[in-house]
Amino acid sequence: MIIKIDFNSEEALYLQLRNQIILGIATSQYREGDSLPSVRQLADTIGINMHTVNKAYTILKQEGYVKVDRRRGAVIAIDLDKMCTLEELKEELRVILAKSSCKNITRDEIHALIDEIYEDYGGLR
Amino acid sequence: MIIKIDFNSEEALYLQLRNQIILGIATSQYREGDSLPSVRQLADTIGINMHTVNKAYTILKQEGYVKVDRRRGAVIAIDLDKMCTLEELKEELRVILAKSSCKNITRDEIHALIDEIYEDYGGLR
DNA sequence: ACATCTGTTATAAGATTACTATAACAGATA
DNA sequence: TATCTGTTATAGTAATCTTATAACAGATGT
Repeated sequence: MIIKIDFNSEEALYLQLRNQIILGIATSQYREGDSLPSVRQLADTIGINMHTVNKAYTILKQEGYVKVDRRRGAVIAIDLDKMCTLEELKEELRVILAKSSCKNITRDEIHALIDEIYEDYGGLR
Repeated sequence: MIIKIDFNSEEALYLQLRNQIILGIATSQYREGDSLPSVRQLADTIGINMHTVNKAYTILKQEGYVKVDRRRGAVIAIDLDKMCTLEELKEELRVILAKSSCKNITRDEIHALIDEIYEDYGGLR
């Protein structure tokens, strides 16, 4: 899978990495049971430090997206219990909707935008 | 307006403050032309440093939510040109939807969640 | 004129975080 | 045995967050 890192972004590298991998899982580019590249290999590919990749993998584990197997490295394994709650998602959405409404974007336009994203990805998993 | 700051949150104080104020604008608790409390006053109320409030006001200005008037302090004034683009909003939504879909939350449930937020607020502005 | 209120700026210091670097360890694989 | 995994330790640099003290210029009300 292609991982795009923006070195000019204000977002921390390990968070960009985490988000890209979550997007990869959601779009079925990574499937349950697939292995992620090893920390050293991915670090080398992207051109960043091993520990930065390890940090991304570690929070992906904490957040319930992967399990780590000593043999196979980080393996995609969704653990619904560890994932963020609906209430946390709602809190994130609240801020986005507030920004949108200040920008005079209507509720209907938001719904349309959501559908657009789903269709961009040809349907998420 | 009541501003809730979570000192245990990992989110920076000035960002919590910014988000709260944007929520305040979206829910019409602040209206175009209203003044925000002065940096010193709000800092005192919340119990944080003046500069932290100033930082929040400064980015609210950069992002097009307030103008700063030497006489009246920070005044709510939406500048659509300065606000984040639709594409940036979409990017933020993408990650949230990816997380949701990993959590087996359906597209319909997301639409319902959006409506729920709109109704919580009795309709945003 | 005077005191008082605004935001703004400068400087500094402490704490935390982000990222890199080097190195070592234990377990699994071939 | 050599090589691959993640993990841990230690260390250093850089950046960010927060606080602190202080001063300045413009506007306000007395």
